[in-house]
Amino acid sequence: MNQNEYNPQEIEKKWQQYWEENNTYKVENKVEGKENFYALSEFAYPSGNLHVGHWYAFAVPDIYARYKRMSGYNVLYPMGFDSFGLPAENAAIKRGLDPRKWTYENMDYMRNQLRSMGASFDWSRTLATSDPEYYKWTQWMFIKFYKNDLVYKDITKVNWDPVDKTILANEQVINGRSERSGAEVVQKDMAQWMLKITDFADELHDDLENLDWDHSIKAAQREWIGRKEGSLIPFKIQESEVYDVNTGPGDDAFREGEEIVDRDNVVVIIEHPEKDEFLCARWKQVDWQGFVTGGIEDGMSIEETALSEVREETGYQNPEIIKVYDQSSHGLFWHVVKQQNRRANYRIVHVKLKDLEQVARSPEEQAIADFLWIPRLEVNDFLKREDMRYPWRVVSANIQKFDDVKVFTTRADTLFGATYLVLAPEHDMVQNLKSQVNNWDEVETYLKEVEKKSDLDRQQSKEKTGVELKGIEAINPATGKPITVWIADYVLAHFGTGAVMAVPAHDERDAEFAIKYDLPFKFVCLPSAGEPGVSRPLITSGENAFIQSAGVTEKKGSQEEINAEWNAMYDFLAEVHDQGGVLPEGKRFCCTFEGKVINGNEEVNTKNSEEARRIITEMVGGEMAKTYRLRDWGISRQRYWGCPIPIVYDPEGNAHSIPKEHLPWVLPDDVDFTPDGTAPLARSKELKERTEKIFGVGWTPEVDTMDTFVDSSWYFYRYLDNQNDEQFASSESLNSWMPVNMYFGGAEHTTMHLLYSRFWVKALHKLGYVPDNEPYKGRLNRGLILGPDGAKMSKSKGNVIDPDEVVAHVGADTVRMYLAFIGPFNEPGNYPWDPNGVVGVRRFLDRVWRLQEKISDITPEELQSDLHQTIKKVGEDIQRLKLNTAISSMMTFVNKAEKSESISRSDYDLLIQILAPFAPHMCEDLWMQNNKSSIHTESFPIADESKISSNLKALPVQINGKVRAQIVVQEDEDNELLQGRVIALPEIQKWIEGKSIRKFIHVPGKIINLVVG
RNA sequence: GCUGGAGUGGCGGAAUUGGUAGACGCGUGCGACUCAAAAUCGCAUAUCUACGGGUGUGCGGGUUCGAUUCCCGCCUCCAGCACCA
Repeated sequence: MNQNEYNPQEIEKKWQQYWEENNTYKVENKVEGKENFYALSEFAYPSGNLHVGHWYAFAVPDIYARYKRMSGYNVLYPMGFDSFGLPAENAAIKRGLDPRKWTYENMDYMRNQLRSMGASFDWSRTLATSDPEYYKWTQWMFIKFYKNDLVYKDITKVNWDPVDKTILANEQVINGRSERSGAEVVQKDMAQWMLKITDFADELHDDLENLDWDHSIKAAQREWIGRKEGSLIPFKIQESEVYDVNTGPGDDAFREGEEIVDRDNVVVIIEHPEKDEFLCARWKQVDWQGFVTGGIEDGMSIEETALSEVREETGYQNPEIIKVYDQSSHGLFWHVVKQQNRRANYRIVHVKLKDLEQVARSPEEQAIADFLWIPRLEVNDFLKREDMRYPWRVVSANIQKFDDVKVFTTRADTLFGATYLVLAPEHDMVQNLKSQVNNWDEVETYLKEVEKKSDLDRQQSKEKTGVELKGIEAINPATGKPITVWIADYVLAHFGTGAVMAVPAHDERDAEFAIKYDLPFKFVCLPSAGEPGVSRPLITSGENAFIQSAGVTEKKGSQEEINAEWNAMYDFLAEVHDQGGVLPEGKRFCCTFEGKVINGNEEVNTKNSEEARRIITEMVGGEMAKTYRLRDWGISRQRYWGCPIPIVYDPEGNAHSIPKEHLPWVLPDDVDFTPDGTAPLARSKELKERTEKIFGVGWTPEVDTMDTFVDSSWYFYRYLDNQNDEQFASSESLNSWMPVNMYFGGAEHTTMHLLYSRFWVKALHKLGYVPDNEPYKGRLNRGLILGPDGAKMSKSKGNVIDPDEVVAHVGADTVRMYLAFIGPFNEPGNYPWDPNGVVGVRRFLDRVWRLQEKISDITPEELQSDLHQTIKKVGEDIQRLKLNTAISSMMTFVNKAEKSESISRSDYDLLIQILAPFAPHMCEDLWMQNNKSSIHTESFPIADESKISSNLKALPVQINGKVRAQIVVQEDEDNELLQGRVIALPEIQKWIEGKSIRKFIHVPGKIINLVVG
């Protein structure tokens, strides 16, 4: 009998020392007859103090590692430090310390704290990313990537953190703010080193499939990569047909040095009353072709001038003004008759004839000009003819050929409904078109406005703005019809091709924009969502309603109301159909559902959306394509405490990687690292001298350091072979350990570290340096430990739990176990710390300790059965990381054991063996009272099924699914006999009296149910 | 809006393939020990009840002898993405 009290403060230190002295947790790369198992927890940043989160991150997975070790695996569970990074520098600035000193002192301190967890780390394999022996290999890998075209330097828009004064990766920007400092991120053009993570976008997306990760983590990564499958559609760009001006060459070419006379004119574009045709003139006397024109006389309005010119010159009597364009077209030319330079400002007036009433023209007038109707599409060609002799003709030398604008769309099936084209303000084409845009001032103003907006502004104000590029038009490749071209900042430069085809009738954003700027809607896809059986309301109400996609529409309403709305829409669509789907004034339909194509052409009408996408894409010479949200990884940081980028520049400014013999390219010491937005390394005299000494006069070093996510992208390799000077890890060690079997970490790294390191491994694999294509076979995101008040622990809220204090009070074993008990470790929830709960776990350990008093020769049969059931359950639960239920089943067993007369020594030993992964110190102490070697080198007990008594079992008896009685059933009891016994039960009799038994259901070991009626 | 996940006592949570809903722990109540308190131990603890029983796992339906679990429709919360074409 051991009368000692359980005293964790004493025994924990004792056994921690013992394990260290005996190298209990030292791991070899290979052990005969054992399979390797690599369990990894995301390593720590040396912030200087261990908090509850660290315990949750390291001590709880240690339970799993210990279980695996006891289950016969050769388990590696290493620990190291992610020791480069901003906090060191910020602390250094604040307190006037050297970041190196601060970091390394913190690591020393934290190593001791980590020891207090009683975790089974093999400290001989530790690492720190700020050690030159480590970052030598970070640099080596960077250079390998550089030489293999996976790294490039580029001037791009970067996310600039004005507080930490450095660039941030996209992944480090959350809702427009810095993930670290919380500062609003601004966009800035800067040169930075980029890693081509996008080269691996497909692999990063597809290979998730085979990983044994939680569904939600995979989903989040896929979302982040943002692969979209759709089509690339080419749109031809041309000058608009109605107002081009001539600047020469030719008789009428502008003459330098001559006086310029200004003149205001109208150009009248006369539209046919029924057909899509325009009236062009062939002026016989002066031998030129064009539109009807005329000078604006004093006192005449533009409209009056235009109408009178039409009547006089063409004889058509009933023109009406459709539109007077804001912008005049203007050109400089030599007026051949008047012998002067003219600056003609032409106001373009669009006139439509109400009918074809035409007064007879006199023979004189007939002799001046012929008028002919020309289809809209040919107007421009007509005006371009060589024999044109007037300013607004297009001279061939002056025709600018534009590249097609490629548009990415997932809805190529709606191409027939594309009524305008929108470019991102940053799109290259915008600048290329400059000379052809008539309203460049307006465009430029808009571009400046957009540039001023931060990402946050863009996100906050969703009000759509844009400017038409006047004088430019695109051709819808499906219809062949011209459409207007706009720039708008709702189109993002970095997604797809930075250009969209706008289909207001089938895209909400386009609809919003089209309403604001009065652009046409054309309905080309009948949603199948309205077909019988799939009922979802689409239409709000009323014939002029703007119908948004179903998600936005009020969904309340009876089926009748919904049907009525659908019918209204179909009726309306029939009407619209006659007009080729073009919605009349005031009718605004927008439906984003897929369905069947209408108003297209014979090839695609009635085809479903998916099929139509293929057909239309092919028809217009487009191609099926994928696009991604993921962008390349910018790793340059303008800070001191990081891994130097191993690049030097020759006197011409060309970049060269540093040869291997000069690695590690060490971080200089002589640096004032106060951040001012420029890289601190630029201020190092030593670095400058070193560079010149090695490479020659005029050579300069790269002065940015790397994002710390680079350091952590490969650290799991270094644990395998941390003393190796020749390689980052030997291939023997890589082969024996990789990939990581189970990786424990925080959910916040799902789209950062986890994605970066997957990329890193894929890149190394591609270059042949590692055997694996993926670093982590298993992954578990842990939850969050909240303060006792249910809020996130923070100093300001005063709800921070100091684990050192709790350990001093109840012991490390209790803290480990409490954290495992607090909630299911395999579900990343938020679990509030309950100080009373800790005490409850400590009570359990006290009881296990006191249970020694019951040790004698025998264990009662029933208790032994319970024990083996518990052994089975604990093993199963640890394997699926449901540590909370593993613990609760041990508690249940101990509760029973306490009520029992006795427990045998060997059965008590089984109990402490299954408890050992959870409470390693206490179990070691109890074990070593009777043994010579550590309990942690023992095997995890295997349940003895023969000892689990199951031949007698109380089963619930239900009547019509409701429990009414219990009955003890023999394992092999005959069903007929059993039925007789059940019916005979008095509690059952009263329920079946006067009723007949329709069915007798016996699920062995589970339930008996009588169906009566 | 899209994607993924979750809704169970006063609280954290359990119920592994459809089979006694609420294990285990906390809290609470009562009791034992104590002069007393703490600690410890024991008993009780979903809810209503005319004490027969009824009701209950976000809501409304369905399948089934039987549903927290499966199906349909909805609501709420959490996380990721979001003017992403």
